Amino acid sequence: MVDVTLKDLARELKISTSTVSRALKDAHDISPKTKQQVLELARKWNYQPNPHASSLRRQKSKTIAVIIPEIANNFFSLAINGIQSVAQQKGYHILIYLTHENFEQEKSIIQYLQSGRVDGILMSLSSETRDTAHLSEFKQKGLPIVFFDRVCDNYDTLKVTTDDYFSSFEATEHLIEQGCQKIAYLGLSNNLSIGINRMNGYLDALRKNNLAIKPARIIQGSKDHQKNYALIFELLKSNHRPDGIFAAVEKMAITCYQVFDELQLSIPSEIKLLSFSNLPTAPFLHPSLTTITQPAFAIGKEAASRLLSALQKNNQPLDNETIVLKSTLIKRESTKW
Amino acid sequence: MVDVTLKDLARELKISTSTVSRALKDAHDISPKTKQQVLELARKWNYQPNPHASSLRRQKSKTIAVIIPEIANNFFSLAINGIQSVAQQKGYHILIYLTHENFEQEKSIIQYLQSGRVDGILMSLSSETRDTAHLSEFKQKGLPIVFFDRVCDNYDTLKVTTDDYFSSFEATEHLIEQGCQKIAYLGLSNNLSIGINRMNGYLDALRKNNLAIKPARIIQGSKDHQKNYALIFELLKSNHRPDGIFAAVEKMAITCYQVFDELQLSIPSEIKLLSFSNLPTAPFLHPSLTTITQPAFAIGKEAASRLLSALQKNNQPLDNETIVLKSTLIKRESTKW
DNA sequence: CTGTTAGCGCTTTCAG
DNA sequence: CTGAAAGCGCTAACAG
Repeated sequence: MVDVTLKDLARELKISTSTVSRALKDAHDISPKTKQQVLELARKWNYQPNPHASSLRRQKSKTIAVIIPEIANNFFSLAINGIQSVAQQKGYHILIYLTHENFEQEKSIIQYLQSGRVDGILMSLSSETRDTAHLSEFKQKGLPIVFFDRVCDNYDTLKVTTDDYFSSFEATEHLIEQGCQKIAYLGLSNNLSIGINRMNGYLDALRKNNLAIKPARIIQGSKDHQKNYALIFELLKSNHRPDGIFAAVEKMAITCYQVFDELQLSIPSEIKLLSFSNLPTAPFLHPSLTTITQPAFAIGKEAASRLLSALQKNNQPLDNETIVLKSTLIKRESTKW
Repeated sequence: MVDVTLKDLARELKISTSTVSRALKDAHDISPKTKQQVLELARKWNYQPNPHASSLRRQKSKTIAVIIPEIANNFFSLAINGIQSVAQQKGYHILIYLTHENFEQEKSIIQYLQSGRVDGILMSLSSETRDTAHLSEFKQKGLPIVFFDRVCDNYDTLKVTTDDYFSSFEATEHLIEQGCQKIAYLGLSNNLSIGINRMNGYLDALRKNNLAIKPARIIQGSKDHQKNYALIFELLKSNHRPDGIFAAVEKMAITCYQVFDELQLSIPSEIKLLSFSNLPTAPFLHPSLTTITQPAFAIGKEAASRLLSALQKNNQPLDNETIVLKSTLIKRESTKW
């Protein structure tokens, strides 16, 4: 059986294709009888409208692009989950693009998307992105875009983030309360506001508690895992060895675990590690590990539902507003196991 | 600036649209001069061909669908990563669909995809899928499909899996070598061959070592987390309490951790847990935890590259063949931390 | 080497 | 309530 088209249905029912088309979308000006006939035959023949034809004609595709730095990361996969839940409900399709934290890739994906393939974009910036000129083209085309998590400050549109500054501050204070005096910071190289906010939360917590800020204890990682590993390794062997570590990025925390493993350090007795993490096991796998968990699913959901609502309201422009969702600090002070 | 079309370019250069079209695809029968002019203007005006128009005309979309049960799962997100790496290289786009382990959703997604939206499908079955009749329609339409991980046995096409039977056997034997005598099995309700294979590996290892097979120690979970939790909880409180657990599914292992946490059990001293898992922390986060890690990225890559090769060879049919990649058993016998 | 032409399958005026 | 007709933007066969 080959593809069934509107024409086929029309021919069979001896009516015009436009009538069939209208009947299928339940237009009010079609007689119930015709409607019923059309629907019946369509079901019988398993008619599936060709989305490309429809997209071409209507100049909208019921498709959105999700651009993220990576996918093998629980935060992003949970976010996609949230995005998908609303997309599915509203009948939208999701195209996935990965930048691998690479600015050039980000640029070319965005360039490509000018083509009209998608109606809107959900995006989390790559950590290498400094210059956001490539985004400005969007504005001209009027392609709506919503940023989530790693947002773009100087672009007027809707953004969905978490309370990065506050949770980092709280996290660092928690380590201090646990008796840590020499707290290291692990981040990802930071042009992005998200990194700046987290770092500031950390710094301010140290300041407030009159603890010295040692640049040697501040590590800005990159996408180069080997390098990150080496940096952390060095830190732990140096005389700036921390008694607590605040990892502002899950990836860095994982690398950190690996170093601990290599050095056969015991956690948490020797060094307390507190990290942003959305690993399902994070809160309990390693006992006494305190974690900041972001509401990843909710972020995805919020971002998607804002975007799709705007699309459905005839491309209503998005407010230049930042929606801040709260992370939770899951405290584990004692070793249960 | 509004969308630039072929027509715009043609008008500006005073040539026909077909010439422009051919120049852009570097056809051999266009004069270098024209080509160059066209290319230049296209770049200058940032021309992006409309993919819907092209898909409609060519009846192929350079897009594939990836249908998976869930995405917040390291195996699948790593697999997508692999898929994306080859898709990107070959200029294909990826649509993501989630079934949430729900047979009905799986069916309707598949039904929808008959529409010609995609050129091919990569799929991992939902755990609820028993009846595979809904897949048979694909055959008729000739939409190529490659299964990965959770494959469909009675469908003639290419499948990419891991050595589930063998690695489960090996894993169970490893627990036995560690002194476990009463080993429980945690799986997901199993209609799928993948579950059967893993279970058989477990059973055969017990048989080979003359250990009793207790149905009470075999738990088949479902997508209902609460229920799974309760089942595991019951088992640990019952007089069938195991001294070792083989979790054939990461999700069940995670639930298991939660129960341990609730019961304040110490691992591994009280109960040894060995699990299929692709969590980045799995091999070392919980010391002495032995893990089976699947080559998720490679599976995605293999599946995608087979599918895309077939597509590019003018929809060459896929062999009815199963490609088996090896999992690795990461043994951790001693507690380092 | 280039232009003309005829659609791909659908939506949407506009007439009736 | 229904049909005719135009066209979304691109491609490909054919003619020159």
